[in-house]
Amino acid sequence: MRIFQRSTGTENEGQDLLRRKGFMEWVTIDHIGKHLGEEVELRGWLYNLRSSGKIHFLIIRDGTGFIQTVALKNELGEEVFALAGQLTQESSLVARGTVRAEKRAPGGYELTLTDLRLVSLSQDYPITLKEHGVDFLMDHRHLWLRTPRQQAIMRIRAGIIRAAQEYLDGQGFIRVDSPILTPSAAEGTTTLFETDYFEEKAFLTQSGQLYAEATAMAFGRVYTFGPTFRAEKSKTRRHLTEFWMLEPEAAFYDFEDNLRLQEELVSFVVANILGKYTPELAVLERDTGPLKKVVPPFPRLSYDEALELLRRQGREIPWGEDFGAPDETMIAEQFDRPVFVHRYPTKAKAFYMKPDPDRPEVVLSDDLLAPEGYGEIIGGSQRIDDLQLLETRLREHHLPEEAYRWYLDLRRYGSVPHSGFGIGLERTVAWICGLEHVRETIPFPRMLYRIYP
RNA sequence: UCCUCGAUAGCUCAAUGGUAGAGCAUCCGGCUGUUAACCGGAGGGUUGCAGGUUCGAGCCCUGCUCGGGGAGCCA
Repeated sequence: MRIFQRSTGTENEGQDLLRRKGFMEWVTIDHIGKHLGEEVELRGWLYNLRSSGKIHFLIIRDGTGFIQTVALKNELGEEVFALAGQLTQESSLVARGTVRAEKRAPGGYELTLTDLRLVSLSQDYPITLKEHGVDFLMDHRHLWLRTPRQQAIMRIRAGIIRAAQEYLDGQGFIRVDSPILTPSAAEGTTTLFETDYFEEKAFLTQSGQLYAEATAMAFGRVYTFGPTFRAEKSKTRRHLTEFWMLEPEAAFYDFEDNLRLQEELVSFVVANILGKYTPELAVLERDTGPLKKVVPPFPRLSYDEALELLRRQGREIPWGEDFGAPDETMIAEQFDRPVFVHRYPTKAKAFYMKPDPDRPEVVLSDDLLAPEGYGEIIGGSQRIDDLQLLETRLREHHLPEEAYRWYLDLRRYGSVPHSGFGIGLERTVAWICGLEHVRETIPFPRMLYRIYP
């Protein structure tokens, strides 16, 4: 039998080649500190211009940061100095200048301009430095992304994705993605976006989980990461119709293993962001105090205990009913870190969740509720590994067995106990960044009645 | 789908049922250390749409359209 063997390649060969050939001869603002006293070239856009007549201050951004530059007539000459004074917001430009440390400049560094070239003049840029309303900003999302606040959020979003993958990869997980076009509903409960697939019906996935279960049986520990779609008419600060979900799935992980993986993943990500994104968190004016408390173990509350907690707060919920958003907020408020609510009533949950062997009326499921009112960021469970029980559940949920034939195969050919969960990226970003609304956590949000730009 | 709030200049907002204004942006002028710079001047309006009440409607009433955030559902 032949099995494959991995070999390690050389890193960054391509990048070194590019540098040797003389590419990247300009400098990016994030590395400006390495060039103190040198004359460098920047390529970017004008963020703002302030002038006192004989001296102009040009704030330039290049995507990696913002820096103040100074235009003086005796350095630039009459013509270029005049050009500097006529630049408009978001005009693209190439600037040369000498890097100085400067306490009076935002950012600590400043460039004394020695040359300036206009690439393209921007006219009547709509987003000013003053306040704007939500509707206006959403209609100009393609430009809104240029502002410091949105850049901070997108950087942290990228950091969260990277940290999460770094953690999972370190635990022996491999990214194996699930399809986005699917033939049937994963859970058959929520509304799906329907599309025409060569005269057949197809749906945009609402979860990659079922496929992740298949790949977990192939690779052991996997995660799928991609967009998911819900055609729900939800209009709240926590909902998007298109959002990204990271879904780890692991063979031989039981319920306890699953909870541990969740709290360690979340803690790793938060610590990573706190360590690497201090400037971005500062731009967002995020109070990092609550984030510093996010370390394992997270408090765990059974559904029954949560029900009792709510009852003491004056909320009477009959056993078997799921919690609403205000209930979750009430529960999360009692703790200073994310809290697990586990073992929900079987009837309220998805068909594939494994019943607790000691109490079949509840399933081995969990929700992770983020603190500070951010609500549910994770839903997970141990999955049913018994073929007969899974078949029964499909029937109880009126799901077509034919569509799930491949899924049942996973229990037919070497079934093992396995668990997994889905973590909603945008809600996680909103929580870590301390945002009011998930619409700012994704470059181009898709929401109820909003698909432009 | 339901509940609730809103729509006035390019933007953010004012305007007791009685001549629609301000700040920013734009254009012109001034200023060598500005920090959403500042100072002076100019242009800029079918008050979301349709009807109604009234001597008179941005304002009151009805319907519609669009949007905000909340419920349900979920990450």
